[in-house]
Amino acid sequence: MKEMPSLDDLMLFLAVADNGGLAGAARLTGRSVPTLSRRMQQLERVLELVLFSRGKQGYILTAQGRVLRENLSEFQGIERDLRKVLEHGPRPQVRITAGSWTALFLAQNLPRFWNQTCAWVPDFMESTVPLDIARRGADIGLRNAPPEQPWLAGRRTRRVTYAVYARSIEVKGFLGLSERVRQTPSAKWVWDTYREDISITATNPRMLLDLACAGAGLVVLPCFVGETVQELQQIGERIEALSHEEWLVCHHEARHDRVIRDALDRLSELLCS
Amino acid sequence: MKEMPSLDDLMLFLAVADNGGLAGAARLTGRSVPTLSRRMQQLERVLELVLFSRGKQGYILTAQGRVLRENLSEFQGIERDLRKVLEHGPRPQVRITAGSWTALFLAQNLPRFWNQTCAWVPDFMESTVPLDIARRGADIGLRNAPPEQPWLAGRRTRRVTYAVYARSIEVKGFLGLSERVRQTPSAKWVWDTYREDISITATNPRMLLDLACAGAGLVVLPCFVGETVQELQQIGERIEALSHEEWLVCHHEARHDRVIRDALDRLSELLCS
DNA sequence: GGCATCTCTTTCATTTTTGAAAGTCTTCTC
DNA sequence: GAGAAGACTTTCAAAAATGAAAGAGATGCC
Repeated sequence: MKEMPSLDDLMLFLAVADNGGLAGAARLTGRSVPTLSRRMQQLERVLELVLFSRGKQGYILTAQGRVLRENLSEFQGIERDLRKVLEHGPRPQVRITAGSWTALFLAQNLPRFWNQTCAWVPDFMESTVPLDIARRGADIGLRNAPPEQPWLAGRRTRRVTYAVYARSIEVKGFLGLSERVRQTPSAKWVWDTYREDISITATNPRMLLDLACAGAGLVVLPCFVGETVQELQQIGERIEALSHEEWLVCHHEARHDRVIRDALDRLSELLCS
Repeated sequence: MKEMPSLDDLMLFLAVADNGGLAGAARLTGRSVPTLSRRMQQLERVLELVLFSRGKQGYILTAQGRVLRENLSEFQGIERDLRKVLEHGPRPQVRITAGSWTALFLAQNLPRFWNQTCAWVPDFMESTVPLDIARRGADIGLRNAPPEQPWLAGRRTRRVTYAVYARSIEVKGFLGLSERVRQTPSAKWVWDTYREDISITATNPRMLLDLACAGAGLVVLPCFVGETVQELQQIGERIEALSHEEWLVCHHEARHDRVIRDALDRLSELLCS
């Protein structure tokens, strides 16, 4: 055997073999009898085997043909499997990256932008560098600034403001991120502003929130987070220096993807409300 | 999804998806870039899905495209499996039917007409009505007469003669086939000729031989069987009334099957020697 | 900024594939 | 035994698929 036969020709072979002739197979496959005749001849030429004996009573498998037929049995179910996959396959995932606080907000407000009837399923990804979207490792990102790269499309959503929160006004000492993970503007600002007051640190922003709830210290949070936490109360004014817009970012091409467009619209509606 | 996509198109889809573009896939599949471009468009049209976002940087899977790619993973191995099957698949079987005695003869003389280097494997089938070959339920038959149907080809081989055999000349009483299975000329002849002497009967011809070897009675056997059984000796003359030619029969079309032709030639050589 | 290179699409002449119709042969039916 | 019905193949004109070349846009390198 020099080259691979066409998979389509093999499917036709199965039809012919199982129907004992071209006529039945033609009806079954929607192709014409002459076409099947030629395709079977071609298949035999490619495989360098004689698959049928062509009596005037019809096509009958040769010994070699029977072997091929036998080996293709499992192959036969493929068409049905494929149909099932295409009709009832899992919903496409839309990969969403966000910072810790926005991710928390999305988690808590999931029903407001997604439900079981959606044609897609969210896949929340660990937020890392902006390259994620540019390199198509993610579909949608939530950022604190518009994208710089021209091939990324940005949509401005809500304005995010920050404030200091604590379990009570008696609480003293700030909670801060460990040095290695101190990369966000708010984390840097806390460090720069309250360095002397920072006692406990953690490597995970979510941990800071849990600590604050336990009364372990003061924490700087976006208001959209702080306001929803029962255990915490806002301490002092909002921090204007940290205020920023929130941006919904995706690859320019991806906006034409029906599924991603829907996810974008729903996220946008949530964040702008 | 209205209609099934071509399996070939799906293979091309896998190539494009995994290479992140048409150029690489073209190199891999041997088709030209424009062809792949059109086939992917057609696939999307048939599936009614948008599988790729076509940026100027290349083809990138959409959310829907990723789902299809995922579901086709197992499908991917098929090409390799198929190649293996086609190259190292089992040898074709040649289905041979014969009467009990001839079957026994073939079994005992297997090395004389078949060995591991043959391109085919014998499949000895229970001998039933002549329709077996006409309806292609078997490939080669050994018969005691030339075929009557014009679409069966016959080849005369050896002349078969019969005689009475027993463990010793002292043995009395004939062994015969039970009435229901008494269909062969020799079985009928024994019944007609020695009815009064028949004591033990069996439904299986092979059983008669075993009984005779045990000294249970006289049995009528083809000489080609009787002569090879150590325990038995010929009693009296050959029975001319039962003498007949042995015919190698196959479907007329099947003679053009390379594999069956080889089997025919080898059997013929054995039976004519 | 400019030039080379990469991507995919479009165009177009050529090749291939297709199916209706006609042809051939066999089998079935009366 | 003639006619009808069935099988497959051949013929041939129309339709579809193909790939080289050209076009268009993005990227990368210097």
